[in-house]
Amino acid sequence: MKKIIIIDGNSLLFRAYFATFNPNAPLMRAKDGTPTNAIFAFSNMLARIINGFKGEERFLVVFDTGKKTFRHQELDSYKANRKPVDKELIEQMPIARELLSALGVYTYELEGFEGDDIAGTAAKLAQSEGYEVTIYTSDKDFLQLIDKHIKINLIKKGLSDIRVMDEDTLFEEMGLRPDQIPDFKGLMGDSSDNLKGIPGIGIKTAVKLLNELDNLENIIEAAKTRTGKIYTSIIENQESGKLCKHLAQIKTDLLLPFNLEDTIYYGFDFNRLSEFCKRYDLRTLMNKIDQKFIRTTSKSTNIDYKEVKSLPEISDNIVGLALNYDETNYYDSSISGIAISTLNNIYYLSIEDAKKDSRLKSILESNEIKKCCYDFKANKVALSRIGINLSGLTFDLLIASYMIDSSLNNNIDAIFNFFSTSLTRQDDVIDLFSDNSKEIKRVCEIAFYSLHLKHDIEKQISDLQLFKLYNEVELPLTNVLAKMEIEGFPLNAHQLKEIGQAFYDKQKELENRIYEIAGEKFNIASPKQISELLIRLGVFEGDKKFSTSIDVLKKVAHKHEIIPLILEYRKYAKLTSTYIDGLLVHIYEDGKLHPKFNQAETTTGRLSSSNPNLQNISVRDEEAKCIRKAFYYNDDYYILSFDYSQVELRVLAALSNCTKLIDAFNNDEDIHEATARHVFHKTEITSADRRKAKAVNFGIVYGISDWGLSEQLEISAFEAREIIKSFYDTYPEIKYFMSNIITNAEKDGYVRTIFGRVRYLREIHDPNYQVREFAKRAATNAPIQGTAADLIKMAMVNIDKMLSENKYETKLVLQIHDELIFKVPKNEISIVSKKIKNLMEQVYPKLPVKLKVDGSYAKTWYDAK
DNA sequence: TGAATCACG
DNA sequence: ACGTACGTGATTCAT
Repeated sequence: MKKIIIIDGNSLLFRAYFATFNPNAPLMRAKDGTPTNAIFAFSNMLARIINGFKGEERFLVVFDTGKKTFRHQELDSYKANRKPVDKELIEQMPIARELLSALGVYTYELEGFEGDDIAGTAAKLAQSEGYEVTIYTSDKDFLQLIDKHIKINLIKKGLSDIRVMDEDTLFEEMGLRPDQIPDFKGLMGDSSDNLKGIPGIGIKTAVKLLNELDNLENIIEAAKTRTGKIYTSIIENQESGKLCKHLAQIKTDLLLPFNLEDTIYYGFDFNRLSEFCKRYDLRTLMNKIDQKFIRTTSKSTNIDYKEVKSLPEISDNIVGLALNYDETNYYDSSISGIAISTLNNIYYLSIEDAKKDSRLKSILESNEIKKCCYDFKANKVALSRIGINLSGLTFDLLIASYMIDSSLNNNIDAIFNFFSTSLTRQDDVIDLFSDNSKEIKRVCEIAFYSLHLKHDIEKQISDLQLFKLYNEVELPLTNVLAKMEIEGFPLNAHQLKEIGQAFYDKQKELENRIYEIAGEKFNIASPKQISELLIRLGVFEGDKKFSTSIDVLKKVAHKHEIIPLILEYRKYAKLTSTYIDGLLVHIYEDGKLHPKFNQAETTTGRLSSSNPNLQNISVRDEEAKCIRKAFYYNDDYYILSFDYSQVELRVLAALSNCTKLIDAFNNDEDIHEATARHVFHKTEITSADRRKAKAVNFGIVYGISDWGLSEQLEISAFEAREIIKSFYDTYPEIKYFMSNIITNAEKDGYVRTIFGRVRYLREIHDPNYQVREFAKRAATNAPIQGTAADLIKMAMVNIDKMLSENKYETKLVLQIHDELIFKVPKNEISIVSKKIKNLMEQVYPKLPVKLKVDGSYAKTWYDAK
């Protein structure tokens, strides 16, 4: 069945405005100050609707013109008591029309009438032509339009909260037919439209009368023969009632100057929407709307590339580069072709031809011919598998976009979109039955635009004062990480299986004991079934689902002997699945893992690791830590591990310029003990005091709450509150820093690390309290975590440089946030250790607090700690 | 595909 | 009165 969607534009804009309006916070605005909150929420809604389109739906948005309508002519006081609309909302009305135009959505408004009348006319017309009609509005008057093939999607406060109303649901809810809605309003009046209706009649009476007598006219007629206060009022106010009914009636007989066929949605113009988003600083819309609705692509329509057997001579000293390969698993994916773009030409070589082309190889390996790409690291790692050492990075689109906004989706299509450039879509590429010309075109586009976007994007990075961090830390780091990924980290499969066997045995034994105690077999890995079991055993009371997470179970562990067994079972299940089986599948023929280090993933600037994640190998639990015994080199090498001691707390001390904390660090004091002394006003510190102080020190970095601390330490919220108060009294600069950073985040919408790295916190103005509070904690944490990440990244770049300049065989192999792991030939261990430690500690001597590095080396990772 | 859980800093 | 510590990735269950 043909479909048409009709949107009541004014009504949704109102909702959008108030859904994102918070009287205690500044309104969301574009850079030039134009308010954009309603547009933001409105566009999200539209994107959701459009993303649901299957074929060529008819799509119409109607508006009021804002001028007087026929209803004003019939009643002077119509809507006269409405309080004036906020000027910030009025300002956004024309922008909403711009948005719809950029989205390619058909809109209509007509002087003298309201949007309702256009919608009503279009809906009835569409139904008569055999359409299924859906109207989005938050105005209940629209309910009168409900019909066999017309339903109303009533938008509630939340905007995403939609109630679908049809004949049945309307009757269930109000006890009325759609056509009785105007009669109902005639009786009730409508204070928002300044219609008084018939005084003395409320919802119940109105419905009762209509159920009995069907319509207003019958009711008036009947009132003449009846007695009672209500009927007297009906007679006295019958003209008012009739007028109200008439005004509430939505017109369905306007003459519309368009056909329904004119409203077919054909998608949006990429350039126009992209420019719109830029102009109003709406960063996320391009990512939210499904790219399949792009009508015309922008810059990538006329890419002219040549498929060649060998590369012609190239005089350029800068090129764009892209590989045809599987981006998600580039370490072992095979490359099917290579695209090289100069300023004026794009060449594509199949991999067979590329491998034979010595000119290509020398270009790729040259440090003088600069490379622009999307994800240089992936390119370098993939090319290393065919014996090419990619060098000469000068521009990386992935890293650049991460610098500009670390919260962006880091997938290639989203990033190209963000920079107003659209690629031939991946979906089109995966088609077994078509030739691979689209695939080749896409790769050529990536090469071409990587080169051509460089100038503009570097300018954006400079404008954000991020060029130094980008160019001197992130770009060189890309090269370092590529080398780490290529090098890998050894894991002895045999050894690991042996360690794992013990875990399997224990897991099995626990499983049996649990079944025995429970008296039945069930899935211990299912939280739902565990929750049900514990209810059955009387541990939990009630019938809802309970969390069975470790903290919850620990608290109730004494209530039943099965609980400790479940916890123990979980430990071994985790070890076997994630750390034995999970790691084994990642071991390559060289006996190594080749984890991916994601450089454009976290919002704070940290790295992450995946396939496998080597940043979360067990260490806290002694038994689980034994897994680390399986990580080792042959007898010629040591594993060397260095970690920054208390970096985040040191960074906090530096950021806040907290003298007491800085002094404690610079005097090499035990920092938790020092905090305990100050906070608890004692000279003799017990281990319990130190433990509490340690939890506070950690908690502060995360944006502590009394509740959180009390949970962590299992103390009362009151005691936690006292401790926090005392902490802030001890270190007043930290308190000042925290409130200051939040104020900045509220003012600017972002926070920065010492080195300028930006983290946006748009949620800091969110109307939802929880979301807002979360943003505040993130705002205080991001500069701390981010600065620590900046520091270790700088150290990594410096260390890599030192190692290669001295031609040491030592290699950096892992980074675990505040820790670096190296493969070190035995003969280099003493000199290299000294140099690395020094480079780490001296990475940024300007910092007012000194950095301390601990570490050790051994044969296995287990012992190097 | 998302929620729950748990490993790390 | 409200819900509640920051940043990740992998596995499993359940929809």
